[in-house]
Amino acid sequence: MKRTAPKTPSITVSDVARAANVSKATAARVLGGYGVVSDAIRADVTAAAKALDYRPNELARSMTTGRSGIIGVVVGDIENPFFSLAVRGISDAARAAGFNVILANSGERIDVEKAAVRLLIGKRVDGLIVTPSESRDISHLRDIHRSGRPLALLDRALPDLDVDTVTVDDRGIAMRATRILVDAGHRNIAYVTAVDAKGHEYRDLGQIYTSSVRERIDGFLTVCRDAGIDRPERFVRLGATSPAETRRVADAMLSGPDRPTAILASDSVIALEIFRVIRQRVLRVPEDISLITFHNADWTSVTTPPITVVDQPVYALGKGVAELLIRRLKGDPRPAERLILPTSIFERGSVGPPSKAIVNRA
Amino acid sequence: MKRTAPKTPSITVSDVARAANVSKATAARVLGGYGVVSDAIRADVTAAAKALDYRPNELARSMTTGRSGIIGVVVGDIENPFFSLAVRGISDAARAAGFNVILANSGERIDVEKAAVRLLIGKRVDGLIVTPSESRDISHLRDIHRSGRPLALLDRALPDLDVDTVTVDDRGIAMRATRILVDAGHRNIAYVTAVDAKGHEYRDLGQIYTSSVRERIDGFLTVCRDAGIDRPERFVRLGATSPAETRRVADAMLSGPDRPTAILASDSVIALEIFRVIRQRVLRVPEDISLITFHNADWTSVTTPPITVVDQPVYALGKGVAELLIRRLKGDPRPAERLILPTSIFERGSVGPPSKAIVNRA
DNA sequence: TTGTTGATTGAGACCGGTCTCTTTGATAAT
DNA sequence: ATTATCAAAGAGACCGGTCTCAATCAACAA
Repeated sequence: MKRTAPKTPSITVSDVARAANVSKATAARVLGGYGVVSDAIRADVTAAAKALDYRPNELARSMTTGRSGIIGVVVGDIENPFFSLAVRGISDAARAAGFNVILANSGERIDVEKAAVRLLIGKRVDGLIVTPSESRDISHLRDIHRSGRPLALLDRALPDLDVDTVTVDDRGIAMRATRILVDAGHRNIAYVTAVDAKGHEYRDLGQIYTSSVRERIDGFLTVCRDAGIDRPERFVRLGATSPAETRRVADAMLSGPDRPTAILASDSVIALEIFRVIRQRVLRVPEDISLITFHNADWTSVTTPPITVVDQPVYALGKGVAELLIRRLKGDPRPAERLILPTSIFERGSVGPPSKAIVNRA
Repeated sequence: MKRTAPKTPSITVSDVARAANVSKATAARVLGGYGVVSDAIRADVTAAAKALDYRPNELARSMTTGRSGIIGVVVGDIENPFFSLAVRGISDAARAAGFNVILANSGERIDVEKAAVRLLIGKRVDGLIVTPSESRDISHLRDIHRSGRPLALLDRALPDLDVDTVTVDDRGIAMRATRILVDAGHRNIAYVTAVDAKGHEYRDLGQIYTSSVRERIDGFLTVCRDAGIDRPERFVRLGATSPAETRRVADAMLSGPDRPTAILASDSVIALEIFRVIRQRVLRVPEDISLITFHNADWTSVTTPPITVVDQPVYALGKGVAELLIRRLKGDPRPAERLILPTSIFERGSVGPPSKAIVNRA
């Protein structure tokens, strides 16, 4: 890289000190708000600072103090309203405690997540909040923890990592959602998730490295089996990683044999796309197909019919994890806490009995 | 503040240098990737760094270099999908150029915006992207500019501030949207915005300090007047600052006299809430009331009927402004550019002729 | 053989704060 | 009057990098 920086000369403590006819140390004391200074000198320095339009260099400050006042956050996808709401919760809690937030996107890719963590550590954030995209490779998270910087986990727990964690009871709530469908009479219920695995085909839980999703699938399968559904695994659909992919998955699912009469979507972004495909195929909800999705997104309440959703306390999830982290930042010595927030289901109009014979109207 | 920092001792260049039996300068050269070093020494240092698990202190680095590799972004409300999509555009462009993004929310409040700008400058970001919440008080933006740090404006132009700016033709597109309503026969058309003013009553354009909204209202009023609508100002509704407030505004509007037969919403968050109120009052869209909103949000395409929207190129807006800023960061000396991105309208099903007599069915 | 050149490496200043340790001077105690 | 005490201000090291400049040394030319 060339010499591009014009090196803007900014006003420093020394400049102010000189202007106020005091030592650098004294000026620093009033400017930094520490130590003791007489009122007269304080006034002088303050005046000089104002006249020169002094702006403290946070970088220099946090280099010597060792703390930056910044919390690093790594989430899967900020565009997903689930995460933006959670981030909002984090930001609010952080601001209330005088911290700032620096945000990084992992795109649910482990290598990007690692890079982001490395970067944030490099920036010397005081602590990190991560939504781990994989439970397999968590060396970078161990590193954080080991470096003495507090780490807190959001939405996804890691059994092997004993740090503050805030999640919901994904298994339990998935069971409840599935039971609603089963009770309505469904036997062909599909579970659609963005998580992918080798071969894009679901075989067993061991393939699924995103803890929340694994829990959900586990709950889903348990209830299905209890209901006597044969090999419910065949209804688990992976790889709905983008709108286009979701569309592909949904299309395959809806036109293939053994077609589901009900769908449980793992997040609202997926559900939206599935809903579009359903509409496009001129299928009716819930007469032709029932739908439940995780996350009470905006749109789910204004469709016709409105969608039955799993209403995770997303904002509280973010707020809670931030509060846990901040508590740790302030030196709380208590052992790591694993908070599991209560979750409910909003039954709206998208679930009905299975249609006897579904005609493909597309 | 107490002595809380345990002052985690991290591995520094000196530590690595000592381990590799070279000088600090040499170790720094290989670790920092600058200057010339012989292959043998490079290998030694690299090995030592790996053994010690050296992590560069980004803070110290950017303190001496003067640049942090960070772009500061201040937006009105990250939860608004308009902004999260724009931020996504910014992030993508930033990452592509090797920059990182630090995000701050202003909540559309000028004092918070000022604090955020001050903070980001303190953190020595290389440049800033701001969505100015007011055109009245822009002293803090002038300061940025004056401090030599590049500034770029997103979505809202400031006539008095000659910096890189990316917007859409708000006035023109508002005219087109309004004309669609006028052409459908509407004469009572309401414009609803989150922007507020003293008295919460619209009187004239001089009250509106958010440039994009002012432009839109201007366009709206122009078309209304051209269509011979008497005092269209009375249909401009301010203060839809939150879902609750929007609800209040919508309720007042829909139950009062001179009730609108069509509504133009200034953003999708407002439109969603208005749509809910409409539903709640068992009014039909578009038979009883027509609706157009700015921003092609997710939900607008899945309602029944789908909503006619102004489709701003939001992602491109963010990407564009980031690219402009980065160009400046790299030393481009060209004069400030004001990009106005083309915008279209997606006509869907929420506009129809005005109903003759609207009955309040609620 | 000796001076020149060029490639490497080392020494140390510097960035802009914080913070420890000294010095200074005034007041209080002896 | 002398000394202990204490608050206020000054000096300078330090954080962990970057970067300038000087020193070293081998190869090469004269």
